[in-house]
Amino acid sequence: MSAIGSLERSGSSGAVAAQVAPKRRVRDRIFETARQLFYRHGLRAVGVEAIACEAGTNKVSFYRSFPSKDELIAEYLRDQCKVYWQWWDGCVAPYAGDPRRQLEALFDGFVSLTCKDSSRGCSLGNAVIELPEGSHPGREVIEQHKSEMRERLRSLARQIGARDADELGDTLLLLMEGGYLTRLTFSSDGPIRSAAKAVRRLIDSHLAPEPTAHPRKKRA
Amino acid sequence: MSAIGSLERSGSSGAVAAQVAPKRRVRDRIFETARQLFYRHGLRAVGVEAIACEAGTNKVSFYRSFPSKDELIAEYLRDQCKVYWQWWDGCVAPYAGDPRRQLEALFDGFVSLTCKDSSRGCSLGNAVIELPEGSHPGREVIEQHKSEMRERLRSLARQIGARDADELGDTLLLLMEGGYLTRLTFSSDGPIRSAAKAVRRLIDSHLAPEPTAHPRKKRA
DNA sequence: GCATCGTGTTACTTACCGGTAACACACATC
DNA sequence: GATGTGTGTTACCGGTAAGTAACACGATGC
Repeated sequence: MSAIGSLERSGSSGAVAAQVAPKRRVRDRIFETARQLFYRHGLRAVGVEAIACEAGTNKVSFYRSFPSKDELIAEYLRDQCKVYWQWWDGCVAPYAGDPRRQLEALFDGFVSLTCKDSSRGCSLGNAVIELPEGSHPGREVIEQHKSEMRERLRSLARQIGARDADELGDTLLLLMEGGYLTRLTFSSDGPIRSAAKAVRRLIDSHLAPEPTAHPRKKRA
Repeated sequence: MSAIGSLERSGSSGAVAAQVAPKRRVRDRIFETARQLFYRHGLRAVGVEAIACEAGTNKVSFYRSFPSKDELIAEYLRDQCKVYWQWWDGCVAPYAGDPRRQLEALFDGFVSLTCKDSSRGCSLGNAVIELPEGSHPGREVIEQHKSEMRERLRSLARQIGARDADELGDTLLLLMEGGYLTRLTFSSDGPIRSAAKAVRRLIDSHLAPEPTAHPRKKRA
């Protein structure tokens, strides 16, 4: 591994990015490169030398910008959170006041985003598998993020007036996480395609008049 | 799956396992140790030296039993499949002929197993995140396994008489994978607790007389 | 008695990894 | 022109990884 698709890749010396914008700093190039490589190949599979090299610089400059690889990872994860909530808010904003539409829009967006060829699931979710149990500075970022996802989904379920809002919210979280994970195994025609319909079913079920009562139709 | 809860664990040197059975071979000890370490810490985080040492032997004996670490990983994954289907069949067997009860039992078993302290989710699902894209011999094991999970769930959904069996099966797969993945972030009171109820809801929804029609109750 | 098999031991190679030291150079600003 | 800042370069450290060579030893079986 670490072959790595080579993005623009310059020869060796810097003096490449100067084109138009205010001369992208090394730090920014490194971070941007790290984001791509981490997402595509995983945290442990990508070394700092590979990142620096791919960013058109070297390891020394890397360590002038970041105290350690672990800290870069933590910062990467924090950045991913930010991006994630921007996406979330963008899905939800057009339907303010209609939590059901918000949930549906969220999952529609989720499906179409996660089915894209470039998707490799959820960076935060993937990271938790690669990070050693306790210590790593990235762990708490992940845990905090997933807790917030859970809380937001539960909150939307509450706003909808679901009979058991926490259960509905948690079920939706399961659906979402399952979608992310299966994206790595199945190609774009994976089970995630069913997520959008499932959400609607689940909401209906939680809104229906009686509590999932007797329609137990004993299979013919 | 794979109990993993640290079995006997000996001091350091071999000469331990001889107790009663026909003198457990080095290969078996290595494999057993690898199973535990891989599951607990991940594939990349565990080196062959660590495995050999923990098994009370050394790297040389390791390479006399296994051609390479990658091959060991592939074999580990194959073994995990076997264990998994044994567990699955054990859940389902008591309710032969009643696919709905089978699905419910499966998910009840899934929840209680995955909530155990020793659980670190699905070894196959975790592995897919750690394995480089194409080449690794373990990849096809994982893909084949996940495809079979999907197929079995769809089949059960079909037997139930679900209106859209493929959709139901896929949704259940999402739920399951989501449960495995969230297990790594949340402790035992995570969203997976909702999986058992969600299954029943989804089945009801797929069995209900009309297609999720009008009960659209616009949140009062 | 001899060969083979399974295993242990020590030592090694090659490669990579995260991280650092020391030095050089170009440019921008005062 | 001096100074400082940002950057590149070369070389290195200590650690660990996967994988191998050569040798030793005890048990088993012919």
